[in-house]
Amino acid sequence: MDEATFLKTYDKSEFDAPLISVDSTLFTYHEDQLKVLLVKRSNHPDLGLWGLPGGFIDMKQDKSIHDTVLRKIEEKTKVIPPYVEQLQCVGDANRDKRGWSVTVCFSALIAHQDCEAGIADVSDAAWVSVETLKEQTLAFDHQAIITVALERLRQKALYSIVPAYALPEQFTLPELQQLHEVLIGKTIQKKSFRRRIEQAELLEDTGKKRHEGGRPAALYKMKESSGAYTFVRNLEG
Amino acid sequence: MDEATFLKTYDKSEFDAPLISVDSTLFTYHEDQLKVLLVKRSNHPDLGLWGLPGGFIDMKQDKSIHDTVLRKIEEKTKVIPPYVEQLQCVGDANRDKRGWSVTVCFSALIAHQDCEAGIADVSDAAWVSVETLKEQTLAFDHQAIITVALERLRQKALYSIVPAYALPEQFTLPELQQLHEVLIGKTIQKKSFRRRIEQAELLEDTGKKRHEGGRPAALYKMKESSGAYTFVRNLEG
DNA sequence: TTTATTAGTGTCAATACGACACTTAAATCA
DNA sequence: TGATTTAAGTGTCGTATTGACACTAATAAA
Repeated sequence: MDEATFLKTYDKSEFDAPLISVDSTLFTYHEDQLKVLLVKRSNHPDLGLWGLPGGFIDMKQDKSIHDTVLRKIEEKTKVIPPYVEQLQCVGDANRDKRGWSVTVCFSALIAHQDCEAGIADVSDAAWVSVETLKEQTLAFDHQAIITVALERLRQKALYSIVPAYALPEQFTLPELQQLHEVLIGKTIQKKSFRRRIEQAELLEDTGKKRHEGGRPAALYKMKESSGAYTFVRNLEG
Repeated sequence: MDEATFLKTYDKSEFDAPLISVDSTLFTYHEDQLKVLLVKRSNHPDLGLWGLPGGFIDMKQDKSIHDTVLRKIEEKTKVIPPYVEQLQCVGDANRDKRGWSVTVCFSALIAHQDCEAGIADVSDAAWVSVETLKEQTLAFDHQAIITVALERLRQKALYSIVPAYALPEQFTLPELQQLHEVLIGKTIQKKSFRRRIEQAELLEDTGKKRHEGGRPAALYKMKESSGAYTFVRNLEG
């Protein structure tokens, strides 16, 4: 049999396949806290529990998994985050009560102000501080997925400025440093932090200043592809 | 309807789902070359082309995706590699002619001698040098997957000694350095390479020596969890 | 015994971070 | 107006780690 004939007669519904979904850990930084977007499940199983935004691949709408993720995030927030990264894939016989299930997990970052409007009015979506979250019971294995996402983001805070995508487009260096400090869980030397960012030329000075308390802080924005930059040396973990 | 009733009446075969498979890029180091295990496809589509070892999840045999990967690798090599890491998940409507398809990709390392017996006699599996491989046409998007796996391994060569899992259990430091140099694509300062490994206490001296040419080289083996160690500073990329 | 070959070390310069005191620019208040 | 407070941003030295490269060490072969 040649390939064309094979494909014509191939019926994949003959094969029993696992459920396959995507789940996104969407982070933001607001009020000095790292927060994750949770949604309340409106269907069985785990109905009523809070969990990560996600869902099944729609083979008609989605040309790729990436499409699925963006679609699912947009459904909840009305916007597309500036940073989306594939995290890991989890799949086994027991993680979902419906049966063998695989989920492709993503980590994403967005400025709080950029999606505030999208979720403010809905009672089934909420930003939850990662501290609060620890004591909550979440749907499926979403607690474990968030732990992995958080650990990955923590690592990135040590050797990149990827966390900046959780801030508004324009931000100050003290803001970015605070975010990194929250992630790393300890203070960073101001000088070290600024020095490396300056040397790598990762940020662009907008010329604007933010006045708040003492001396005004310069407002910066990310340069193109600064998110991909990695320092050769880590900050102290 | 409560959850128990929901689950009882839930029939997942009602939902059309993508094909889902796993694929592994199994690396080894042999004759001063980095090589990848390829297998010749014995089924449509892409019958006769070389591709990565992998296949569909068997929900009866496999309790998790990890089980699937190990099972598929063992089928081809008769052994389980000492290092297996999940790489990324690729899924879209066009990568497989049979339809919407998702594959979970893994990267694995093994000593050439440890699986030589398993694949020597079969004509449908072969170690191919990554250099040779560049000009080959592989099944599906396997060429692209290998590129990603290789890039990831290159990065690891800069900040870890993970590549050591592509060597026999006992190896010399010059051997490991050569492997890293092949990966990074440039020479490494002998002193720098040795110093950092010694300082981090990643290797155990077996007391044995390997004689070959000049002065005998000390034989080392990995310590428990040395694979998880990351240096705070990268070697020059 | 000399030479070639490969393993392994000593040492200094360069680089980047940590620590911390210092200066600068604004707001507030006397 | 000038002193005080607050937060931003800089100067500088010490320390740790890599790069460079010459040196010593151990073995085989001539």
